[in-house]
Amino acid sequence: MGVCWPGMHLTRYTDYSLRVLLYLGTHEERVCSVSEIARAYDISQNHLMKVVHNLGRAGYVSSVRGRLGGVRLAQACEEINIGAVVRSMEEDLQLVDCGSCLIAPACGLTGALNKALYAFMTVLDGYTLADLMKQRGKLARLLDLGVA
Amino acid sequence: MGVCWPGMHLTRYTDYSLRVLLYLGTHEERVCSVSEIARAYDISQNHLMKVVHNLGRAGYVSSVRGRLGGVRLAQACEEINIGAVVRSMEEDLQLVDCGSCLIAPACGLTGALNKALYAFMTVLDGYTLADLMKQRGKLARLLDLGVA
DNA sequence: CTAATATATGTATAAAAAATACATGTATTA
DNA sequence: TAATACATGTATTTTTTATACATATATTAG
Repeated sequence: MGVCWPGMHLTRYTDYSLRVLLYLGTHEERVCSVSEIARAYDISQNHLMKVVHNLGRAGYVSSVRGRLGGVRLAQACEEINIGAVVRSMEEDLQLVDCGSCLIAPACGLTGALNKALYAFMTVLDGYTLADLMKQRGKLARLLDLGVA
Repeated sequence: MGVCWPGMHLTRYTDYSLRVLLYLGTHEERVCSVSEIARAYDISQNHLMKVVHNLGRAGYVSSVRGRLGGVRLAQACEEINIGAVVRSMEEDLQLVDCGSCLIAPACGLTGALNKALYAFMTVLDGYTLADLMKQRGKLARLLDLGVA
C-alpha cells in the first residue's frame, strides 16, 4: 500500500479542549465541574472528562478532587497559546508516514505539505486564549444559557 | 450538540488524486490505464477509478474508453495548481458548521481557524504539479518498479 | 461483427477512526 | 461517613473512509 499523509485531523477532541478553556476563561474566579461544562455545551460528560484530564496533564488546567472540587485554568488567558494547545491535543499533526509510499524518495509532496502545515500552525501560534475571548461578556452570557 | 469545526480531513482520496497526477505527469507521452496506476501504487483499482473519474470531471485528466483506452493529463504540468486540486477533491475544506455551537456568536475560534486554513491553502497554491516533479527521472524509475 | 478491454457508475460491504457509554477506583469534605 | 467530584480502563456505538462487487457503456483490433 502506501499513504503519503495520514490526514490532518483536527478532531472534536481538540475542539472540546478549546471550548473547555474558553469556559474556564470566562469563569476564572471559581472552579467549574466537568459536569457543568458538559451540560453547558450539551456534550458527553465522559468524553469531556478525558479531555479535561489531558488538559491537566499538559499543564493548562489544575483540578481539585472531592466534593466542591472542579477545574480551573492553571495559566493566565494571555499565556495560553492556541497553537500549543492544538499541538498537545492532536497526536498525528506531523504529516509523516510516507514510509510505505513507493515514490516517497522522489516525491515533492511531502515538502509542500509540511510547509503548508507549518503555515497553518504559525497562524494559530499567533493567538492566545485571551484573543479568542475578546467578546468575554457575550461569551459568559451564552454559556450561562447552556447551563441553566 | 455543537461542533465548531468538522475537521480538516485531507483524505486518502485526495492523496490518490495527487499520486495519479504525478504518475500521468511522468508518462505524459502516452495514455495510462487505471489498472496500471493501481498496480504501480498497489492500490484498490475500484477506488482509483472513482478518483480518476473525478479528476476528469474537474478537468485535470481526459479519458479514452475502450480497448487501448486510458487516461492522460488534460493540462500541462505547469498549469496544474496543487491548491486547486486539493480544493476540488476535498469537499468540506471550509471550516464551517458552527451552526449548532452554543457560543458561535461570540467565539473567536472561527476567525482564527479560517485564517489558518487560508494560510495552509495559500502555500499549496504556490505549487504546480511540475514543482512536485523536480526529480522526474527518479520518480519514473520508482513508478516503473511498482508496475513491473 | 464480435470478442476483448477500457472507462462509467451505483450499491454494498468492510475497515478504520472517533465519539460515547459503562464500570469502577480514588480523593476530598461537609 | 455519605455525597460528590476527578481518574482511568474497557466496551460499545457511531461515523467516516476505503474497498469490493456488479453491471452498463464505449472503443477497437482482428
